[in-house]
Amino acid sequence: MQSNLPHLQSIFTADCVIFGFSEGELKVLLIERNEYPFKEWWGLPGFFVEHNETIDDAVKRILLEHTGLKGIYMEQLYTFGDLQRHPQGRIITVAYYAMLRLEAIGNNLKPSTDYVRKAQWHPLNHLPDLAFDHRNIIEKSIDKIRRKVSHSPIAFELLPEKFTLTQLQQLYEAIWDKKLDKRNFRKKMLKYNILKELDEKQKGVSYRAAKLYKFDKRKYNKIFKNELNFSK
Amino acid sequence: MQSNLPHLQSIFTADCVIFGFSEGELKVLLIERNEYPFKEWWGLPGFFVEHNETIDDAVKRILLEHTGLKGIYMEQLYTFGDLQRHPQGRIITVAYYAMLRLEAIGNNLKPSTDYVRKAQWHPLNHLPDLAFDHRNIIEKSIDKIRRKVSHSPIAFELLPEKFTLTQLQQLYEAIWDKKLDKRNFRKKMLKYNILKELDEKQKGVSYRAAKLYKFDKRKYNKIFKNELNFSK
DNA sequence: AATATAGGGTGTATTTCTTACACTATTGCT
DNA sequence: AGCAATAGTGTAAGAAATACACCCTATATT
Repeated sequence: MQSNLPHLQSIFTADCVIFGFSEGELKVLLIERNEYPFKEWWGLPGFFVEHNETIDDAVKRILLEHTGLKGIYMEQLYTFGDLQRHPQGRIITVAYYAMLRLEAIGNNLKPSTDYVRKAQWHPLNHLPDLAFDHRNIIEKSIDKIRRKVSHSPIAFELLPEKFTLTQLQQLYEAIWDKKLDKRNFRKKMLKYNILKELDEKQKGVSYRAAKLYKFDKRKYNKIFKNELNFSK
Repeated sequence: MQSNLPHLQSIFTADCVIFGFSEGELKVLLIERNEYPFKEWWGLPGFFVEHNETIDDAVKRILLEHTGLKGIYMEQLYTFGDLQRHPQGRIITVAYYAMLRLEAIGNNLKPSTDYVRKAQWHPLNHLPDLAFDHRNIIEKSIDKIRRKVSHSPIAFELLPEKFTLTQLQQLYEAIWDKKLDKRNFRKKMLKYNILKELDEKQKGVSYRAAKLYKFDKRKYNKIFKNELNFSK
C-alpha cells in the first residue's frame, strides 16, 4: 500500500444544497453554469476540492465563490459516486446542505467566479432541469431535513429571527407537505418551551397583527438531550 | 472546467464498519494490517476504490477481500476528509456500515489479500488502538445506529433468524447502553406486531426455555410508513 | 360609522402511550 | 425434592396526542 498509490485519476468535488423559506414555500439555491459540461444549465453550487483543503473548507469556499454567501454552516449529506454521474469520467461528489434565512439575503447573490453566471432561488416544487445528478442530490437532501426536523430545531434556521407561530407552522407544513392543526401545533410547540415570546407584533398586515417569537437557543440547550417531534 | 481537470493527486478509499452482536455485547469487525502504513495495527476493512467501480461496489469487494464476507448490505455513513487522516497525504475515505448476524459467521473469516493478516471481532467496549482515524469512524457509526434504531427495524439484522424476546431486549440495551423494563419492552414490541411467534422453543438451556420469534418483514412493510421507537 | 375581510388566538374531551412496579411458572441440574 | 436460573405476565396513574369550532382584532372598504 505504501509504494503503489493507485488510481490517481480519481478526483472529487463538493456540492451545496442550500434551502430557504419564503412566501410559504421551500426554495433551493441554484446557479446558472457558465462552463461545460452543462453550460447554461442550472445546477447546485459545486466545484473541485483542492488537494490541500478539507472538504468542509472546500464547500465553504465554493459556496462563497458561486453565490457570495459567507459564514453558512453546512452539514455533510452524502457522497455520490455513480460512474455515469459526470460526463467526463469518474468524479465523485460530496454533497453538503444548509438551511438559512432567506430574508436576510434576498437576491443579493453575487458569484465571483467565471464558472457561474448567476445564483437564484428556485421553489422546490418547480425546479428546472438540472445538471449532473443534482436533482437526485436535492431529493436526498429533502429526505434528510424531514428526518432531521423531527428531532432537532433546524427549522428555525429557515425563519427570520422574529417570527409568528403561523409562519412557523407554515414552515413545518412546507417541509412535511401536510396540513397541521393550528391549536395542536401551538400547544405542542409552546409546551416545548423553546420559544421566547416578544413584546412586539407583526407590522404592515391588514388584519389583526400576530405576536412575534424568537427561538431561544439557551432554553433549548438546557432542555433537550431529548427529541422534538413535529411531524404529526 | 472542461479542459483543465485539476488535482489529479486526489484519491479515495472506502472503509467498512461491520457490527455484530453476541454474548450480550456489540462487536465490530477489525482486520490486522499487513502493510504500511500502520502495519500490524488493527483497523477497519478498507482500501482504494478503483476508478471504474462505484463506491457501493468497491466497498463490497473490499469487505470480501479483507474478511471473506459476501452479500452484506452496507449503507453509507460519512465521508472523512481531514488533511491529516492519512500519513501519505490527502486521501479521503467514504465509510459504510452494516449490522449482521454474528452467529451465522462466527470466526469463519478468511482474508484473501496479502494486505490483511486476519479479521476478527472485537467488543466495542474494548477496542485496541486503531489505524488512521478509524476509532473516530466507529464512534460516528454508533451514533448513526442509535439514531437509526429508533425508527427502523435494523436491530433484527444483528440477531439470529430465530430469537427470544430477551435476546432482543439485550440487544436494545447494548445499543442504548441502558437497562429496559422487561414487561414494558415486551408490551411495546409485541404491540408493533412485526414479530412472528414460532411454535418452537429455545434449546440447550438449563432453565425454562423461551419462545422463539422471527422478524416478520412483510408485516413490517405493511404497517410502517410510521416510526418505531425503542429508545425509552 | 358600519361592515367586510383575513388571519389571530383559544379549550376540552377522548383516546392512546408511557411508565412504574413484583410475583408465579417452567426447566434442568444436583 | 429442592434449588437455580430465566420466562412470562397485568394494572393503575399520568402524560401526550388527537379531533374539533368559535370569538377576537386590525385594517380596508363603503
